[in-house]
Amino acid sequence: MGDETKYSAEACETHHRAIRDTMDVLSGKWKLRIVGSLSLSKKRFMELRNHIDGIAAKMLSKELQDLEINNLVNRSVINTKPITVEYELTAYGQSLKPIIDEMVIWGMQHRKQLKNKLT
Amino acid sequence: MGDETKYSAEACETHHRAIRDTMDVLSGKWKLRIVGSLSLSKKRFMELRNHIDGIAAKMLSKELQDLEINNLVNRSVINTKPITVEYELTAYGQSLKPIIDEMVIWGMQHRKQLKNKLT
DNA sequence: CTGTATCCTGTAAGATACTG
DNA sequence: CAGTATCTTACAGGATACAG
Repeated sequence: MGDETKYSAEACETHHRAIRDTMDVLSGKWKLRIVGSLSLSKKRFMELRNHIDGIAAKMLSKELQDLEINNLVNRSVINTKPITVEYELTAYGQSLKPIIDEMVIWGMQHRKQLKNKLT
Repeated sequence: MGDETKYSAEACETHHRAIRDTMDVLSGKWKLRIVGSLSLSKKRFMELRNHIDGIAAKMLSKELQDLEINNLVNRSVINTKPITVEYELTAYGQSLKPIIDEMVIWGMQHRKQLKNKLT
């Protein structure tokens, strides 16, 4: 076919695009943290705010909206005296669990690794 | 023992910290792309530049340095006529493969998902 | 070819204050 | 409690030119 195997295949491009797509959906400093938090249990806005160290209300709100748009997170308003809102992962959001899990695993062993280096 | 289970456990904090640690190491727009590219095969600077669409020399250089500092990537200078430099994942860098793989898998199915939605 | 040195800019994200 | 509205800023990242 003439071309000098500039790229080994379309497979390469697919590979790259997939990484990019995933990164786009999880872009920013907070989305993975939020998903990680919700993967442990559904939470109210305030709980998320407390649980995710350092996040501002504005950021949390915005990121949750992004996640909702992508159908990763479900938002439900509860009719308590002052209203309460609960966020939880959708089934689709839970499909991110393997990524989260691998990142948790890696992060933990990485920290261990660094500790050993300091010996 | 008096605390009202504000957090279910230290486990929560560990979980969060692990995600944060991993994100720190892979921070920025390009590192994961680079690691992803190198996970397929070792490459020269120019090859990476071509392979990773849109990256500027400065960014590539800087990100590769970061990755090298964290011992994820190995840099070796080859003595060709104009020198050539080869980058490859270290054994440690290859330990990121599961994360990459999960992201590739998710990204691919996500794209499929979106396509179906458009039907 | 493999970078480094500048310069420049958009935007992610922080701080603060306010509303239903 | 659950957000929104502004204002501000730092810094990641882009463009370009040049060096070993």
